[in-house]
Amino acid sequence: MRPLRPENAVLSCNVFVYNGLCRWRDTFFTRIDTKKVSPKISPDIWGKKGLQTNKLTWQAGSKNRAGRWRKKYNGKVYYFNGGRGKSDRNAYAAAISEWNQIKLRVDAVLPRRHQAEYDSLIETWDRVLTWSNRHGETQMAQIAYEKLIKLRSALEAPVLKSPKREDYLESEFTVPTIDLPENLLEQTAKELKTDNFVFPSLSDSTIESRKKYALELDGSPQRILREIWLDRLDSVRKQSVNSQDLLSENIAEFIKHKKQEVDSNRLSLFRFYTLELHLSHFQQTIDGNISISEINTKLLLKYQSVLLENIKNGKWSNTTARGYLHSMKSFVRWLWHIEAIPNLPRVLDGRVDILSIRSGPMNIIEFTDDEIAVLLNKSKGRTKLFILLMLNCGMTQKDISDLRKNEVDLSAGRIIRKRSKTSHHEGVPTVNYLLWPETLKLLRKYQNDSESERFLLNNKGAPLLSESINKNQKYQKSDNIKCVFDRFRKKVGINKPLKSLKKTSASRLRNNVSYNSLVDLYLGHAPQSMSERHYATHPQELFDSAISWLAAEFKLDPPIMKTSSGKSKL
DNA sequence: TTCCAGGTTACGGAGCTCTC
DNA sequence: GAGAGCTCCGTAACCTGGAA
Repeated sequence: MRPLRPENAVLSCNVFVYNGLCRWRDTFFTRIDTKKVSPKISPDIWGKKGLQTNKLTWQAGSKNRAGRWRKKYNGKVYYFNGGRGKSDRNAYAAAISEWNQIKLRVDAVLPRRHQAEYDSLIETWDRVLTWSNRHGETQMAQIAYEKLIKLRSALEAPVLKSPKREDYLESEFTVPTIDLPENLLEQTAKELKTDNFVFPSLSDSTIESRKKYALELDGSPQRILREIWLDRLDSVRKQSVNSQDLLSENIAEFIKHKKQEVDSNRLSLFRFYTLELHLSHFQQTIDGNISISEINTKLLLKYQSVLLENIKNGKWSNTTARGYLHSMKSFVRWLWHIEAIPNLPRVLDGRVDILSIRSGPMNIIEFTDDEIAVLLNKSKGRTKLFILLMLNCGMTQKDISDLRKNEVDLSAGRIIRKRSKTSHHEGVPTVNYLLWPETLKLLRKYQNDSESERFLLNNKGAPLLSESINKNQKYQKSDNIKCVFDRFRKKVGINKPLKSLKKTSASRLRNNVSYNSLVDLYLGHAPQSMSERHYATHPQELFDSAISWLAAEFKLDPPIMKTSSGKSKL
């Protein structure tokens, strides 16, 4: 039999020969389906802006009836007390509060539109990810991972839009749709008649029967691939993992363990938050539904390659990817320590340098003389104090916020303390900073008179920098000093970060042959060499002299230093 | 001395809130 | 309504101690 190739069809659609029969891919039927089930996004019930802000509509009163606030939601109208009128803020606030409570109740009872579709899609792509990870299908794993991120992100939107065609697994196996002539079937049948071929009549068929018929005939690579994947997903569903062995369960257990460390002050809140963030990424990338028994070198290297890909794409720096890798390694080691896994993957052996990401080059930014002059001449009040403390004492926001009353000696003009960040380390020095006259003057002016141990507080009497876990169990922090400096630097047109102030002072000392040995002391770092660690004492007079020299470098008045006999000298 | 593990703090952009 | 101010949160940078 010679190939059956209608000329006008072979170039424009998917007619091909399979097992000696003329086959049609389901493209034609797909087009019919597309028309019937429109992927159009459902209309927003009451507008994006309204939904986001929960604003209410004022309904004016008439005759003896007072005005009131109104909200229409999911087709139902709710009314709230209007108080003394539209300008009654208290009544509006009460109405908003009441509406929020009603909305919570309504939303809890009514599932969101399209929620079920999203749940099903996420479940499907989850299984695709599981299968792909288990069998080394990196390309499909990447697709599944990206689909999951997209779908989960869409779920967080206030209004859930209808999933798109490409969100479905089937879209991966569908041949692109093309335009076919209206009378294609008739034309083809006519041409085939010349070869005594009887084309089946579809005139009385339905869309469903055509689709079924097409599927029965369809032996296309796409169809075969789709069937293979449906089989694979089915096998994933059948392989049930004991919940105690699930990766997700063990990560949750690890996080719980770390939370206990936070509660007992053995771990900072932010470190806890970081671990949670990193392991959540690990779980989503690798798939939380695998068993921890499947954690092996190959799997860990696969995760590393995802991180390296993020560096390559410019999405992350080496430092960030390195942090994610370290958190994952820490978790796997913990699994081994608690004997949840019998063996530690060999790449986690300290002598092996395979599973690691190195930090990138450091980017040191310093202020120029002109910029320092602008900062010091145009700033005033608290802003100037913060800038001076950073230049004078190499402080960061955290150091300024943590500065205690017993660490400041106003009469001697000194701050004597360990850096906040490293204060719990034994090797870190307690540094005695001589204060410049301007720094001292502003410290006196802004010192906190309340009972709080902190020397400086914000306008509300709270710490200048704070961190906490909010009611939604989310980590949050507030940094007044950064905010103050950001506003100021925008005003004066300087675009360098706050920490560069400290770096600028350190750099000036490093470039001075008389003082370059004092840089670590100025920064409050632990001595690095053996001789510094064990034999040397802090050369206080030399250090005072260095701090005075720094004042001159920045065109500031030098401090008055007192000699050992108590006499003052410049 | 170098590198890694485990940890802390700073930066910056997006989006929300407040104020005029 | 516009702009200033503030909050949130993920990324980047940096630090110490210890092992090899």
